[in-house]
Amino acid sequence: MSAATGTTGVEGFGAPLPRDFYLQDTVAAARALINCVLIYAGPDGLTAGRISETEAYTRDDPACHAYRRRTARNETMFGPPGHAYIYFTYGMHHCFNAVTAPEGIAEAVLVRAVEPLAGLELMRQRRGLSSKAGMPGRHPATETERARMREGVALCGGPGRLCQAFGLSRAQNGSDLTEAASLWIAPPRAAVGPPDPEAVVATRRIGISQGVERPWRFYLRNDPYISRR
DNA sequence: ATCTCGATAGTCT
DNA sequence: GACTATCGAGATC
Repeated sequence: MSAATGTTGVEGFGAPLPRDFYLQDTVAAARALINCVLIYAGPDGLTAGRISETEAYTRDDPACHAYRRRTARNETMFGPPGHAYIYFTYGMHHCFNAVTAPEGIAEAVLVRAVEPLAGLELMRQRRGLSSKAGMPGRHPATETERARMREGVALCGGPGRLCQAFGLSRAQNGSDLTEAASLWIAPPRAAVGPPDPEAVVATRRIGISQGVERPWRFYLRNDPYISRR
């Protein structure tokens, strides 16, 4: 067991979701990934977070990178399901996706935000944010909790932010998410459970100019850990 | 709270 | 040459 080292193994976050999870309908997968846990045990430490915001991209969707044709950039979307599609955009940001649909069919779920669960100090370093050491218990519990939420959003509230906080880049593009080797997605923790379908909000996707009418962005009502209201 | 804009480089027309 | 599944800063209300 290497639980104490924090570099390998399941670490109490659960075994990876099976390959079949990624073979369900991509829009359904985007909903089902809410509350699941993203874990990356990288060379300099482990970070983990509860997936709080997702978007679906399908083959017949003009906003999908693979809508036009297969290229070097979108190649992993055409590969087997359950792998990471990580791309570089805007000259400075990375975005993390989970590939869905059978091999040859290019669909994926973009993870837009997570609630930080582990490795927060590492996330602060990578994001260039200070830890604000002090913060004595003088504040009301509600105020402390609000500060925790604000920091969580600053660390991982947005696709570019979460990739920076987790240390993800094109180096991890194509990683198999169904192996607990280093980058994987586990089911929701027992104390949290899968998302209540009634509580899942569906809105327009962010930052696209085509296919804007498809309500394929998902998050939980009242969840503070999202990229935008 | 909401807006506008600049940074910065890979990808595609 | 244009566009981009973004972010952060600064202006403005």
